Amino acid sequence: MRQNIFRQFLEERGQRLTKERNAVLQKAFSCKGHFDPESLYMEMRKKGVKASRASVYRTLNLLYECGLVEKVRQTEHGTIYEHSLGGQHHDHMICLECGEIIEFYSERLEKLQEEICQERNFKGTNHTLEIRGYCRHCQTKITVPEGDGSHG
Amino acid sequence: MRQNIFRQFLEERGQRLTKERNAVLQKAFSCKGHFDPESLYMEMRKKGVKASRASVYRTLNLLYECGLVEKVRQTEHGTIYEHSLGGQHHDHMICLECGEIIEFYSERLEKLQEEICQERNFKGTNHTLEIRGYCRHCQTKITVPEGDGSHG
DNA sequence: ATAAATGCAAATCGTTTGCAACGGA
DNA sequence: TCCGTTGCAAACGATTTGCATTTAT
Repeated sequence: MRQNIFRQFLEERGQRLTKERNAVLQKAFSCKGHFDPESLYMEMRKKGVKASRASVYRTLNLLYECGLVEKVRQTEHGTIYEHSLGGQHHDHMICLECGEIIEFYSERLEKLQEEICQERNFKGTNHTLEIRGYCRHCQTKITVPEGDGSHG
Repeated sequence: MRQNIFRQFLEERGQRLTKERNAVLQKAFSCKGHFDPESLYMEMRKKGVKASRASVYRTLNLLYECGLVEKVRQTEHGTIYEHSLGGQHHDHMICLECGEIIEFYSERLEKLQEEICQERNFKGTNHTLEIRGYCRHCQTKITVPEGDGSHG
């Protein structure tokens, strides 16, 4: 269970699993998909869970260090996280029109990346793939700027 | 030539290719690999090229908008760019030990991504793949810290 | 002449940090 | 009790922006 993972991680470093840290942990794992520190903090406030913004940031860093959360991507407006337990590794498609983030997973893709790493003598531990473009809904909405029909 | 691309882009928007903008353009393209706004600015200063930090940022944004530079990745310490002309599209491997960034390109990978997009009805326009791990040099150096069995 | 661009410094904004008060082992 | 932790607010650092001045066209 993640609490134990976190607790053990902290103990190894002589740190404690406080209620604030636990609250952040729970909240982070309650998120279905992605989240950012600020909304996490705000939601905690809304629900009356006491933890300062500073503690949220501090705890998120700890969770990141022990691998319980991942940084999905860093935008100009901050870091987006997601928790990394139970959920299979996956990559993302991001719609440039509506901002939707679509998660996907491809075994072939994973395999291919391993091959590529081997070929280059690189020991890959993890990766992030972000495909930008237009989701099925927005493709139709778009008034294609320049003629299409066939694309390379 | 990139100057013309930039000039035309600007003209279409009723903007001008000033010497400051041109200086940033030249400097950006003089960079072999990646660069960040601050170092670009500092190097320009060092060489006596007059352009304020603000102009560097403003111009970089313009260059980004017209596709002459790409954002390679956003770190906690800022945005890393690279110019995108002449150079084929490529992805990156990042060594967690020494920080080296290795560029690579795989036709198979590109193809596979297209397939994945088609399968999901997503119209991909571009992507970023970042494989993190250890480069050939650092693999050997690593004294596996507390390497215990499980890793994600 | 006119509209755009510049430089500067102040403003933003996400995130971190110093410090005094606090609290669990 | 002893440290680690918290919350606050100030500090930070990258980037943006308001504005008066400068500069192309």
